[in-house]
Amino acid sequence: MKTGDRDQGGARTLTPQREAVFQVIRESEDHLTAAEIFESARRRLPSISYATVYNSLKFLKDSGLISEISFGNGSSRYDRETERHDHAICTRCGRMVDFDLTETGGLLRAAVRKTRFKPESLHLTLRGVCPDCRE
Amino acid sequence: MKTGDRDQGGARTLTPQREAVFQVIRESEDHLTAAEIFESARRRLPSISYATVYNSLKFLKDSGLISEISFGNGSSRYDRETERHDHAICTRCGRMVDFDLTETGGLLRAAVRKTRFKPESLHLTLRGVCPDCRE
DNA sequence: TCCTTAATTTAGAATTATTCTAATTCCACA
DNA sequence: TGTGGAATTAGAATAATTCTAAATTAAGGA
Repeated sequence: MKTGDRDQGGARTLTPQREAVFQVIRESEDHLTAAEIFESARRRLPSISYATVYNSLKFLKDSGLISEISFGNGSSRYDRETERHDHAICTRCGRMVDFDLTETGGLLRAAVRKTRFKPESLHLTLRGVCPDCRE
Repeated sequence: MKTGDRDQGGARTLTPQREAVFQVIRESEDHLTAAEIFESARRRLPSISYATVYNSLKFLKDSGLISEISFGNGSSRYDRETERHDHAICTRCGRMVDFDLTETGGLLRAAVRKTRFKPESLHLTLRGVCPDCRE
């Protein structure tokens, strides 16, 4: 690239592989694991490799198009929702549901007061039993 | 075991190995990983194996003597604090600090209202830069 | 005391999730 | 046309954790 920072053909391109990964995440209600994404992406693009899925996930995350969430139990999951939000996790079936607690300003201030951290994000996790699992 | 449920010699014993693991966690300010715990426990009990550390951690967790915390980035950590509390994670150095937001009753109710989950726990995570890392 | 039994520990193999490596392909542009 | 950087690929490597099978331990009963 000579002078400007137009970036076609060079870095930052949304290649077919990256787009396939993006579509998979975008079209799913759930929070998929890398393995699930690989499976679905492969249906669109049979030659896609595992490494490319991971590369694409990193690319999409850095571009702010998706977000990554992970709690201890196992593997990271990927979320089409990139705005601040919270998660509820069912301790029976493992399902993860998005929700949003809007009145978090005061919470954040309280957390900062106690920790003296320069805040970047605040995130709530509710663990419990989802409506489906209590029959 | 004939009739009663006295359980010496059978299940649930605090063996020397389990006790060593417990002491390591109890005496640390930080939230240690399994690898760190293995290293320290080995100093007390040179013959202890990795699997026993994991078994002991599970035993101690089930007994409510320690708690496990884990966020995406890498391995689980173990905490001597078992009461409800929250965590702040430094995005520069990775340090994890405990704090406690006391006014969580209303929060929990709001989260339950939105998700319809039968709640078991609510946990906050603050990400940001710790006091040490901003010089 | 000796035997039986169940719990526990051990070492190492297996598994799972993720990252790394090196070779290959792709494509804009000189 | 050919050069170079970016991206993709397959498979190896790594890291964390779990599993397996054999050995050890300790209590309680014959």
